[in-house]
Amino acid sequence: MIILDYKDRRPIYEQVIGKFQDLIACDVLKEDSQLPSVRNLAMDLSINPNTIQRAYSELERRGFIYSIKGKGSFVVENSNMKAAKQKRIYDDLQKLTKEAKVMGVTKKELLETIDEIYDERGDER
Amino acid sequence: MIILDYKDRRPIYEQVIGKFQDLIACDVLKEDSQLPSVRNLAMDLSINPNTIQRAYSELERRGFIYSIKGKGSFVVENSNMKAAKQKRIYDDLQKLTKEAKVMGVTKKELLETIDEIYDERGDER
Amino acid sequence: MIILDYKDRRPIYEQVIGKFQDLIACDVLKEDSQLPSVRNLAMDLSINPNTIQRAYSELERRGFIYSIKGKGSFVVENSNMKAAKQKRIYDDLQKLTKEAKVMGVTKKELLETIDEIYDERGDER
Amino acid sequence: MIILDYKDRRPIYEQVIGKFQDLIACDVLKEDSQLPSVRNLAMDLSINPNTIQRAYSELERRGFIYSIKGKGSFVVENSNMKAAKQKRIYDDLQKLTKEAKVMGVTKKELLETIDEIYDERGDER
DNA sequence: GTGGTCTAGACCACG
DNA sequence: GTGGTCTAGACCACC
Repeated sequence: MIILDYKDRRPIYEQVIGKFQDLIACDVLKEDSQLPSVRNLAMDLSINPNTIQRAYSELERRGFIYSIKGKGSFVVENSNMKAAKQKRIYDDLQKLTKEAKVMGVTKKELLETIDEIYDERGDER
Repeated sequence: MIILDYKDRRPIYEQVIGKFQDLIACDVLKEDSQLPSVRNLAMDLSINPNTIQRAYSELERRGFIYSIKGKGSFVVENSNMKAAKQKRIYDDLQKLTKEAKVMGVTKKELLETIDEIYDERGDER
Repeated sequence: MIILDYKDRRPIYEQVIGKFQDLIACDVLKEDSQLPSVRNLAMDLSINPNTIQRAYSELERRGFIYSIKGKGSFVVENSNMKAAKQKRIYDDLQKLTKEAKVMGVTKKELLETIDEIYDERGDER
Repeated sequence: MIILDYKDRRPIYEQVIGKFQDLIACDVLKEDSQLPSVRNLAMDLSINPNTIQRAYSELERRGFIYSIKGKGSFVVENSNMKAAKQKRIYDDLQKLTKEAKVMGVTKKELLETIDEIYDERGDER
């Protein structure tokens, strides 16, 4: 599913990230479908699990996949599993807000950004 | 300069990130001043260099520091920092809000989360 | 005389090499004129002397400058530039041929490789 | 395992290269056996790791050893050694010939240089 | 079994 | 000497 190019000057984990982003973008990996486990993929590619882990972490940070400890990693979907995703959103927002506060971003500015998104096309939920 | 709390449930690298964010925010670490090298700090704290490396990478991603290979890691200039950091926060929040909207999280729920943080200890900025 | 761009993704020593090649090509640095000393230029640019040294070594290897121990580095005369580069090629080839001989590579095999290059597109010089 | 001679006029890294070439040639270092790590050997010899690094790089370039990031450096198998070295010679010669052609060196001149070496002491292989 | 964190230590690019 | 990437193998929390 994934082919590494050792002549490529990019680090391996970046190559892995790129490949998965493409596979997800091209809908080869459908939403909610499970990615190979960290250890399995590492074995298949004959590389270290840590390298895959790093790639998956970054893919999660970039919002392409989500990981559930003890279960696996999955492509982010638009429809179901609201609870899990909403929890992640809540956690991220909490973290982000703390940073914003420290950085002197006013609450008002945050609210404006949120309004921008929620009020697009006039539909306020 | 930094004290780790092994009873803390947060991973070590997050503690390191937090401490440095505070030191920079409180201006104890002035702009452009050099952070301890990855290896030195790891030795001081008796932890693995990789853990420090991970913390520094995240600090760089969050716009607090910048690293030059072969030279060291440095605090971002205050003048640039605020703008750089606020831009990232804005981008992240925008992305997060879009996801939230798609996921059916109400604007009200987001605002509650933000309020929680900003109203801690009664100081609203 | 030289300005570094830290936002440039190329390593510093490559930037230095490039700048000097340009200065020499544009005749801003006349033939036989002396380049700044390794230490001086390093101080001026606030970078490590090793970096300048590396750049100068490469410029010498490429036949643009020549260095005299204890005296300095100088621009190769335009008229000699060709000769200097050819001398380097001659020296390298001599060294390589000796290795080849030791390794049991036949003269015939070497000639075949050379023929390959020289006979490309049928133009034999 | 290796003893440096500071009275020797050759640079240290060349001495290191020479020693290892001998050890490998004499089969003291068996095929696929691991060389000491760059840092360890540097510590043992009380020299800078970069010097060892340089020696190892050159040994790899010459086809005596191979290095795997994060794992170590290893002696090339005897059966592969000859092929590896000949490949390097071929690659180097190809690169050199291209340069020569561009610089206006005639094929005849190259051949003369090769003849010089191969016809030394009347033994032509 | 899965992901997440951490240690120990390696080579590599750069200064 | 400094940051960056990677390997190997460990322990933990979760399911």
